Amino acid sequence: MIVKQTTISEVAEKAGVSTKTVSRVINNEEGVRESTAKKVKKAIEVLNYKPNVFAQSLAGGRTRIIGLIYDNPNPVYISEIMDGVLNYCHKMEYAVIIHPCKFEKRDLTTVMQNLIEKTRMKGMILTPPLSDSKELLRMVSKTRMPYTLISPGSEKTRSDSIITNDYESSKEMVDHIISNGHKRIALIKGHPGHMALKRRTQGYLDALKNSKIKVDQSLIFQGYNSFESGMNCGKEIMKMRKKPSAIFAANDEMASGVMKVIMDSGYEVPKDFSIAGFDDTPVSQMLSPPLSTIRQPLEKMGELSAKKLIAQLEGLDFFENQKPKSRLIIRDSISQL
Amino acid sequence: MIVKQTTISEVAEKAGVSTKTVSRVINNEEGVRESTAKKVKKAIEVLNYKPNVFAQSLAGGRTRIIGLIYDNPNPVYISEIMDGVLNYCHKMEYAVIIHPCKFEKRDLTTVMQNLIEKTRMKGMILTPPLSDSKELLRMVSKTRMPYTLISPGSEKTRSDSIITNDYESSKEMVDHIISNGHKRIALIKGHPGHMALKRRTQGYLDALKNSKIKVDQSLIFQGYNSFESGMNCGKEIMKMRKKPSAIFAANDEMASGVMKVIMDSGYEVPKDFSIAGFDDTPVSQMLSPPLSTIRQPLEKMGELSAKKLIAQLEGLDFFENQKPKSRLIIRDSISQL
DNA sequence: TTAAATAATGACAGCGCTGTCATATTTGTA
DNA sequence: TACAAATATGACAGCGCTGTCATTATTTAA
Repeated sequence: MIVKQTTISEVAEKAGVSTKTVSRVINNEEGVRESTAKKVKKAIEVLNYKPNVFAQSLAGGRTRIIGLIYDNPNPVYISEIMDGVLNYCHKMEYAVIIHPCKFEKRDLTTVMQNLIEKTRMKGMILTPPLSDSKELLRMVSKTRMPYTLISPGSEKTRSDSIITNDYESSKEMVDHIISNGHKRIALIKGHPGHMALKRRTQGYLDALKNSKIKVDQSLIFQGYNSFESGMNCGKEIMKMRKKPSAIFAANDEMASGVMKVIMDSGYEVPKDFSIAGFDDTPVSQMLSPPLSTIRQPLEKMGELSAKKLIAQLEGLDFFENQKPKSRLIIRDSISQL
Repeated sequence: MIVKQTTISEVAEKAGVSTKTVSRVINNEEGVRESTAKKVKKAIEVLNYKPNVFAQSLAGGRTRIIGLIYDNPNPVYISEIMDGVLNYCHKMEYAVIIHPCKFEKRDLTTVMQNLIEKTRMKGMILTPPLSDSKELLRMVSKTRMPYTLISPGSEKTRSDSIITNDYESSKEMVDHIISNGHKRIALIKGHPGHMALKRRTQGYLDALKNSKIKVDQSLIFQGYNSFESGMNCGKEIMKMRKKPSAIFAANDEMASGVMKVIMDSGYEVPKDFSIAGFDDTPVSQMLSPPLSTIRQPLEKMGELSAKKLIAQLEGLDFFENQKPKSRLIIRDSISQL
């Protein structure tokens, strides 16, 4: 950029006011006469003036920078969240530092601390499973920096968290399976470190309970979120004498895994086994048959997390109590028994 | 952050030198005695001093900020590129402004111009199909801002582009199909606006030519990169009297689409039709059968693009002439005829 | 040993903005 | 109309750093 940028004093001169007044207009401070503001705005417009964020930060101490931190990213998940965050922040003229942690598991808190100090970020959005890292949260709290959590495992700290009704929708999905006549429904649980996925387990459990179906522990399998782990669970299921007629996996990846094993074993979906997943990743509709699953409003959640955070930073109130809703996407992987 | 950050003058005092000398040490300027530098570094260490980037930018005019701009994102593609870019930039202490354009197709250049001016970014990485937008490139050139292009359609401007051998590997893939005895090989072309995918078409064409197989225009279908468009092409293929025995799609999305149609039509893959894709997206291994495809070294490409850009910004030379290589991933979707 | 050349360091202004506080202007009140 | 109160505006320092250029220390050459 060889081009010289217009400065606040040029605007001030053009508008015939002091720089401070221009500053006031830029920052929407009160106490500026309507007519003056108009003059200033005009000058800003004419000169195509853009405040220098570095000078603003230096002088005012306020920096409009927040961090979006994630780990173990499912690219699709992250990119939707990111879209929501970036779009909102862009509108609000906030910069977003995006930081995947996968490179530096070792001493996460130290690295984060450095990141915070270096970038001077003023707030932080944490995605799962980071949103459950006690250690990290403790460190962040210590800096007194505001943060919002996306889908943390516990709902205790409601005020700084964005959650969806994944418990309810899991339950709804299992209800739907049950209403199709299934009684022996297997569950592929998510990674034990991902607290958020535990709610999905709970949804499964409660749906069975409501329908007076006894929970059979031999039908519950521990997955680890990956396609592979889904395959492993699928293989175990194939080995059972008394197999389930339906399988609910805590994410699409794992659902795809068991589905693959089922088909490779010569069975058909949904004829021999019904399957449901969670997340509505692009795979789910590409499979044959396409997978019934649950779609979380990820982009919305990203947006809300940014909104909540920025509201906090600017000392504003943040209402909007309704949680963004997940919804069932029923496709062809569940049969009527 | 209520915590006061240490400033350069505190470091200077502690080290018993002037702030300017500390500044020199921070910026690796020459002309500082070894012993002095050591003292200063020690003080920096002890005080845990982190230079204030805003002050640096304001005073020096240099800002270590680059933009990563993308459009029409395949999340998986972008996230791998991003990993490479972010990781390298983080190491080099550069900040990255990530900007998806999907929200503002309208007047892209105006929006980008504003973005550049507001954020004061000093360089730009453009992913396809943006890397082919003549209009955008013209605007960026006008600002004299350095940029690097990922996978642009034309290889003319080699020096500012990061490309992989996708032409060669497409050819290789088609060769592989041919070597399995296939003669009637269909092609699903990529979106006509994506110049990069044209190289894949060329690879197909040249492979046929090399093997003296006449190009049959009725076997070439126009896809638009999406799963849906793949399905549409698949449907057309299913309607043909004289069907191909193999199908090469310019990306996995479309390959999945035709595969789905094939299977829904009661045929089997690879028994009745062989299929190959491009990109090695996660889907490709989840399908049954898993898809033979081509993997681009996206993360590496991201890294290189950042490296090249930053080298340019710092006035360094950038060698490393070898292009990062794509490679065939042969799975089970191609049969021996 | 001394002067000239070179290398290392420092003083200080100023980058573009905002905070503080003083000053000017307008409004309301008697 | 005069004066206090309220409102609007401005002067100026200083945020933390780097660029410029002057100054001081060290080395080299004679």
